[in-house]
Amino acid sequence: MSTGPTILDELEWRGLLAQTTDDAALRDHFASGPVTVYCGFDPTAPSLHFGNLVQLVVLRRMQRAGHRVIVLVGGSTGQIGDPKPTAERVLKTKDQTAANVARIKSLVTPFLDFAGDNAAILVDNLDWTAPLSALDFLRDVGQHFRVNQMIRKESVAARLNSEIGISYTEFSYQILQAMDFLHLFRTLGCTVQTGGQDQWGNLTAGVDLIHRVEGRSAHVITTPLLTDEHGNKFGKSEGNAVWLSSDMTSPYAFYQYWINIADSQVGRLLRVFTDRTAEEIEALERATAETPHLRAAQRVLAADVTTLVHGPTATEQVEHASRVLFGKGDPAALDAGTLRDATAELAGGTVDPGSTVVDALVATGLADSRGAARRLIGEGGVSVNNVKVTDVEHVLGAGDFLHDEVALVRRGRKHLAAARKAS
RNA sequence: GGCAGGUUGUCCGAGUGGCCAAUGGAAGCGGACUGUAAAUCCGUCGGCGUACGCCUACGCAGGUUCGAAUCCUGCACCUGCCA
Repeated sequence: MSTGPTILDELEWRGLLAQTTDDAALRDHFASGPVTVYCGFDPTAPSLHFGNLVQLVVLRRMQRAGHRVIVLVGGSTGQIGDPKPTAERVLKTKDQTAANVARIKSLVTPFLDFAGDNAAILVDNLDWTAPLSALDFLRDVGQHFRVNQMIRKESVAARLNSEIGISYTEFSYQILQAMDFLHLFRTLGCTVQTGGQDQWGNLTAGVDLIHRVEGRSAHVITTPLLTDEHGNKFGKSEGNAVWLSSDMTSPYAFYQYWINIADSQVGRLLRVFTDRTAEEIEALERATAETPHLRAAQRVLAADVTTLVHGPTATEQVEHASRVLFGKGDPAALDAGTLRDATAELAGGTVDPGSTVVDALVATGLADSRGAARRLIGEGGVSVNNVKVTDVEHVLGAGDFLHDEVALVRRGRKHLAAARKAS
């Protein structure tokens, strides 16, 4: 048995360990040699989000520690959907699910090494679920599940006790996921499944199935649900999810999300998401305490995570844009090239010369409606090229379009957009 | 299949014929203070119009009425109990 720090120790100090099926057994298991681990991602959306990112970094750390990782994309489970506490899911069409599967596969790829002698494996559970007939499912799989136990799972129990109830479809979800674990156990020797804490019931369903059918033990590791000091889940920006796909959340918006993380939370997130050492992170935490206005920790966090998801080139671009746009200088002083680069990432819209600021706010998406735009101006929350606008009727003149191209429209302190002059 | 209850704005949740674009809370958004942070205080929070105003909205479709989120009918969905 090895004595050095294991992957479990690392997950622990990084705050990525919520619960395991059996701590001691799991430690022995990991110490005994490379382990095969899997985590599933359901294609319920066209992209992955913050919560999935947590799982991806767990797999990444696993692989780096020398273990074999399997990424499962839920072509079948995604057609069902795990029971959400608040509502029955609206089922996606099979086409939608298939399209999402394709997108998610490509999103996952950069996080892991799919080549070499410890290559990660990508599987789709539709491959072994689709051929199964309903009758075989009920006879061969269903017989191993006790409804008494199934209804005690928290996700199911919560729904049974609510007035929403639960459909048979979602009730069955845990069986599908258990089948996945069993299948991977049999075909690839997979013995560990990871997932979010809220997935505990679904994950352990697989452990139970393996035990019952194969008489062997398998393990589950869950990560804590990351919430901020108010108990809100991370990964929401303006009520919208922070996605990993650049066409759903631009790299600029992604970077901005991380740079705005509260001081009290930045250390935790550095541990979870970056490869920084404990010493580096502690130094950054000291920096936050001593010189908070420099936001050193947030800058590192934003840069590291953006690089992880979008690559170093994108990070350089959004860092540069952020420096320019949030700098104190007069944007009119910027040269045309710098300005163009900086605004390229921003939300934008085109406006005709002679349009009002209200038009520009709506066109750029900074305001949802003209009424909202007017209200914002009335509240003193709008500026053009860093000059506050007080007149609702203010017309964008030729001088407002820097280099005859673009006007920098700002809502509040940190929401910027580029109003490009229509030609 | 029967009976009972429910479906309100982003969410929770009031509202039982006019004073309702709809009480209240939360979230969101803006301002002040700051550091693109937190806390706090203030403001705001369906759409169009500068505005008297108009339009859309209280599950869906009809109806009664001068007038309906509020009453009636049908439908859909949800919950519970019974078969």
